[in-house]
Amino acid sequence: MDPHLLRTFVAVAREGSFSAAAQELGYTQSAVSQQIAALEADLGVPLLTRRPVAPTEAGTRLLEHAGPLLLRLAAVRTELTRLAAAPSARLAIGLTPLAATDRLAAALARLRADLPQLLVTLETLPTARALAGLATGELDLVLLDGIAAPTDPLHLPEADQTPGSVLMVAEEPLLLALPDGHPLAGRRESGLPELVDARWIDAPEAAVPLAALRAAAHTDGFRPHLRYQGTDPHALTALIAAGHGLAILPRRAVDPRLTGVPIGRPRLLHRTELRLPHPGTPAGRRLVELLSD
Amino acid sequence: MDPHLLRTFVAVAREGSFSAAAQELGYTQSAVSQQIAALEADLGVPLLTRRPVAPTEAGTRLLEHAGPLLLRLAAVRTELTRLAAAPSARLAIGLTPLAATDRLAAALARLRADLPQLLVTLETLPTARALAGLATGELDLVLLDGIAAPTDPLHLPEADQTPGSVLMVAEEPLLLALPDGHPLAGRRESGLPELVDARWIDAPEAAVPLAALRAAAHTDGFRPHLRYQGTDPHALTALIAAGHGLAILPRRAVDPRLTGVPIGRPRLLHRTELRLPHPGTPAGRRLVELLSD
DNA sequence: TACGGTTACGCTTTTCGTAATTATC
DNA sequence: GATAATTACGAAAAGCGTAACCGTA
Repeated sequence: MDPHLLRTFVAVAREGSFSAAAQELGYTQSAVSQQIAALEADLGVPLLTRRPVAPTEAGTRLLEHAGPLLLRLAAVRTELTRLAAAPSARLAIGLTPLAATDRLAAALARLRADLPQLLVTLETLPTARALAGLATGELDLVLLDGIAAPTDPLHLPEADQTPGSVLMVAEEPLLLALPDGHPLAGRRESGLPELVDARWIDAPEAAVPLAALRAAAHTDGFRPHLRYQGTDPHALTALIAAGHGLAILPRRAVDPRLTGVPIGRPRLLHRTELRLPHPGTPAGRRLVELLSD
Repeated sequence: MDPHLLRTFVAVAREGSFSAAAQELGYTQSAVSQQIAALEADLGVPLLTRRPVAPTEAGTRLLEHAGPLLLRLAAVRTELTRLAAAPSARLAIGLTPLAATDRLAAALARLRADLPQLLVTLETLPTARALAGLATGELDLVLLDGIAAPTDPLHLPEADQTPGSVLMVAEEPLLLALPDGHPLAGRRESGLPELVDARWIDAPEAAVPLAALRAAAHTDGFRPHLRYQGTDPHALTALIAAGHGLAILPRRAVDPRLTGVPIGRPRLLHRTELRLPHPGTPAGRRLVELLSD
């Protein structure tokens, strides 16, 4: 199970074509065919159907493992490279859409004082991409957000890839965002279970994703009636205000034109967490120190 | 970063010798030398010092990743092999020392009725070995125990290796086990933080490991005054009764000769969890069904 | 000097590309 | 019949073992 073979298998499965994968990876179609054949021979199972090219049952299982495996492989490589390489004067930061950036911004200002010619890059991206960025070394630092029980760290899919420091940056209450006239708007607080069958807007990049609620509440409810793919908080506010459905947001992100009802019963918080991989960059480590004060 | 090279590197680091690793893996000393050289060339960093043979800083980092990586690689292989192979009439179960086995025993009895000629094997082993056994296919099913917040699953080191089913088998209160005359014995309950600096017995195989308490309480207290390596509950009871120190146990495991004070404040429970890898064996799946009723 | 890791060298195996072949839509 | 995967084959590279070669206790 050479990583090389794994990589081409993933590419073929993603592209749905041997030739497309070959082009993508800089091989000939023949080489890819041979690699897949080698992998299937090694594992003793067909991994792909041909015409159309699609993963078999076994192939699907392998795909579930291949991603994390390749990511971790990349993570080791960056880790060791960083250990040896000259410290760079760059700090590439990845942010998930709802990450609380106040303390980060303040700390960055102080970091500027220490390292005037540091090039700081900020980029907003989904959680999975942020973790992948850490692994490949494209990012030096990420700020992730999600929901968690009071003192617990975030529960990330495919986590503990990159051992490193985890620093809690912010914890704030979760609010149910409602249009002003809504029947629930008068409530002092609301429990999550009673909201399972409400009319929900799934806005994975502008509010707490419904999938995260399902995971936290151990249920398969919270089904979306409307999905908003964008990141614009105003657009989401408008949708909620117009009565298209509800969403759950960290307090800070609830527009004043809406009513926010605290979520009570399962004690859950919106948590923002900084992750600095091992060993990190000098600027990253310094930033963590500044944030720890 | 061929898994082959990784495996060799791990062996060399563990043995502290190229020749010993070569013998262990069935290579010549020369081949091992070349493999390590290739790995170092690939990563661009020396991984081992020679004479004496010991991991460098970079080598240590690589070792931290190599274990999980190889384990996961093994897990995929078993998973795919199981998918293809004929269903075996074997059920190898791994148990961690404090796993609650009542429901398992009952379910096994009912399983016997369905599958009279099934060979069931039970084996007690540490958590890490149990997870490794699942990965390699030596075990079909494991019962793990640990401490966790009320509805949360166990937080395992190097977890989510093997995607599969997780079934909660038992949750029971944690008790502080005390000798009868102890000052704390009169208390109705006790909080964990106030116990950080007590006189502790670390009995990782006969009680909740102190390391688990440290992790759960986010502290580096709970330092052992005495360590008991065995698994015998009577021996531990004798040590506690003789005043050598305290230990925390699931309620069921506290000997009647001792006083058990419930742990209050951080709401923690002793949890026993069954893990069945994907796709598992037929007998394993049947057992999970029986346990789910 | 001896023990143990490295290097040189040759053989074998693997791997890839070109090109001919086959199979499916 | 065209598109796309497979197979055949030769060239290049990688991997391992034997054996000669250091470098350190």
